[in-house]
Amino acid sequence: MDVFWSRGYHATALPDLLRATKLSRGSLYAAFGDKHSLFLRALDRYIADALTRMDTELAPSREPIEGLREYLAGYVERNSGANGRRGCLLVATAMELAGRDAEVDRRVGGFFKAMEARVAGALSRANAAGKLADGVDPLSAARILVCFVEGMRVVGKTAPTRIISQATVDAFLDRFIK
Amino acid sequence: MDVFWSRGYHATALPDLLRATKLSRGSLYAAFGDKHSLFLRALDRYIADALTRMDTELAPSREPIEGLREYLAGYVERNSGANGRRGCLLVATAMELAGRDAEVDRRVGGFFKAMEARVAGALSRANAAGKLADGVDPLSAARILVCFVEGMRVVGKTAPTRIISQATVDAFLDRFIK
DNA sequence: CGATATATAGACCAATCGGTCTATATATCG
DNA sequence: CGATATATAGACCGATTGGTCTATATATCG
Repeated sequence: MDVFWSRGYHATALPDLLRATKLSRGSLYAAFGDKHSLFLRALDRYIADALTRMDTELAPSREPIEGLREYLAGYVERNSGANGRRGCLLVATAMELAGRDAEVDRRVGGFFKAMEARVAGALSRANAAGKLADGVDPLSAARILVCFVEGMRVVGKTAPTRIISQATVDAFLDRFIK
Repeated sequence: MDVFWSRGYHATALPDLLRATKLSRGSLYAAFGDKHSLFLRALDRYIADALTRMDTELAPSREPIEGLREYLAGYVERNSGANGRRGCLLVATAMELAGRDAEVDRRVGGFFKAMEARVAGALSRANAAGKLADGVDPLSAARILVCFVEGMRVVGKTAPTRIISQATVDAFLDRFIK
């Protein structure tokens, strides 16, 4: 997963994968079939990791605004310094392969939907608790937030400073909560 | 430019470029040097187009909120249907090459800075006219907006429906203006 | 121990990559 | 017209791509 994450699909060559997996050529093909299948596996793991992380951060048992704060703090962390420059496998994959690879389309589209649903859930709970600013619709706010954080991953590729990122997500959240 | 836009840098092969430019191999290399130089040219043109468009949409002579509305409407348009699936050369380039290509780094970083400055200018003028919601800081709002629109370009690769995009940018703007 | 199954290294393959070069055609112009 | 400059098509180059295959080494196990 790491090597696809760092380099992208096309730019990752077989030797890179052999080095990363410490497998021989034959073993790798016996285990995973081909490069494309291996990539889909890596993507699936990346997605699963992201969703389970969200599930704990935005768990219904928690105070929703606090959960959102932590969720956004995670993005700040992943967006700073070397982490930021490394980028996001999902965003990179969306830009590189979406629209040309049906398997990728399904996974990327599904992830964004799942993410939006989780954020919308947290926002709805915040709304029920009267914590949202007046006139905020949880669902459209969730769509906005998804775009915002994925955009951070793009901009963070070239301007990864933690202080500004943190201030930006704080300012963002302030627009939506009481 | 179009072929890099549609396929990305690595995925664009020489034959693609020959077909797109209607040049022979020799002529292309005589005119542009190599693939990398040609790509940088295409990227420069893409950036220049985007900035001049912003300069007219967000011109100081115009009513700033109206300008921002038109600016965001442009993203809705570019994000819908086939346009959306095609994506954004800048975002794709940022994810594919930033951090591995110094020339690209400069251009992408410079573009985001330039974009942020233009949006911040429009927001400042709106603020001076008393049109911004209470507590909105033009600069950090500009940073948020840049992330938001670039994130739209990412999410739009898989979910390009115009109605939702328009509703989302409307809801977004509503959070920042009076 | 010897027999068998498994994993290894790496030779090998056709296809394609970016890039160069030459021989031919096509303009241009005195 | 003939001479010259330019652009063309496409052969060609070494390197690298994803993928296969075989010969060898290493376990496993009766």
